Amino acid sequence: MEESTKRKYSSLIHELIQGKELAKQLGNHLVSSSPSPHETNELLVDQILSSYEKALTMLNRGFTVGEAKPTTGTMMDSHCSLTNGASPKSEVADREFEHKAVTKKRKTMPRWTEQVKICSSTGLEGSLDDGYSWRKYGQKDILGAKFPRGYYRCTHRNVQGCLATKQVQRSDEDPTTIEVTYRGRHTCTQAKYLNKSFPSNIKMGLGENQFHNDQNNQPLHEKTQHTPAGIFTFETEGIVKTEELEIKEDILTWFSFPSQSNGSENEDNMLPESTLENQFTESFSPVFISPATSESNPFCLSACHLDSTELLCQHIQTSDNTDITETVSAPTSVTNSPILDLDIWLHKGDFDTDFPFNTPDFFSLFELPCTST
DNA sequence: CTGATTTGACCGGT
DNA sequence: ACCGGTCAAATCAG
Repeated sequence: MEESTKRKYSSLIHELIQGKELAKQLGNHLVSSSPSPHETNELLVDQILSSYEKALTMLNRGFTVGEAKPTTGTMMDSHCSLTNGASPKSEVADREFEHKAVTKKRKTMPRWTEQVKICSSTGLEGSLDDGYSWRKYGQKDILGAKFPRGYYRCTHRNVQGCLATKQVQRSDEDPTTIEVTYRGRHTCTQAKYLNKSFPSNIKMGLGENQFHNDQNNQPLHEKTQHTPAGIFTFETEGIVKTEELEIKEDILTWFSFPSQSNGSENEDNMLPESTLENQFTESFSPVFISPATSESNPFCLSACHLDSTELLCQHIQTSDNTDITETVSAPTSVTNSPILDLDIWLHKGDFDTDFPFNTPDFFSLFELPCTST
């Protein structure tokens, strides 16, 4: 008990240090004679915001955030098995162990379902694009279900070890409704976001209690689907969760954390990146950030909480991970106004030129209420 | 040629 | 034994 509190505390410290380091880094970029690309700076900003947000979140919630008991543990386990491979008895044994760890990990992964209504009756569930690229790895007829269930996993699974998966099944009652069950969160970097959904100037909406969606595979409500190779295009009539969201912490995986690489870190902070990340990603309630019109007006974003009831039909299946429920239902200040117009962010200061780090404005961003529009 | 999909086999949990 | 989930060889598509 004492120990875990200590760990959480050091996580908090770590976040703050990280934020500081990142801010420093950004500062260097800004004054540097060799100008770094805008995107880099923006990503840094996002990371900074993310760090502080996490820290605040932890404070606000009395450290409950990083507590995803089973998930954190299993994540670490699996990563140990993957990276350290402690004692290489035999490759087979290793693989077995790894497999078990992964299986265990999957079991404890957060899981939630969404019901997506599609306009086009020709829409094949598999191509439902939620902003991530998925690869189908199986299909199964499910007992009592009219339609087979499709199994998808993150395309970058092999390369980046992203274990996010989803199951897609057409509803029995209403064939135009597709039930998508997500499992696990993306730990990968989806280039798509770099190129498309992360137009410059996009800023994350951070409510005071908002947990951004760390690489959550919250589906994006998209006008056009751009699934692999653009198999086809159709409109989603209404996603349950109408908001398109964005995965802020994808950004976090794009860069290594400076503070992690410097040897002076507290041991508790010397977590592998993914572990550190998962500490949050596994337990955070996702936030949906949505470009209102992803392409035409990338600056008009909105964010909302997954937790709230406003997200029609959206429900979380916690399965065996009760933390999710807890986390999801916890946020208070935002529940009444899940939509956060990120235009606010843009008006708060010109991120491109003069980011107001030392102005009250900057810090007030953390307290941004979710102003419904 | 490379990467995605299909589909029967396999595996683990109940 | 059954069922849901995953694997992997064969096949397809760009």
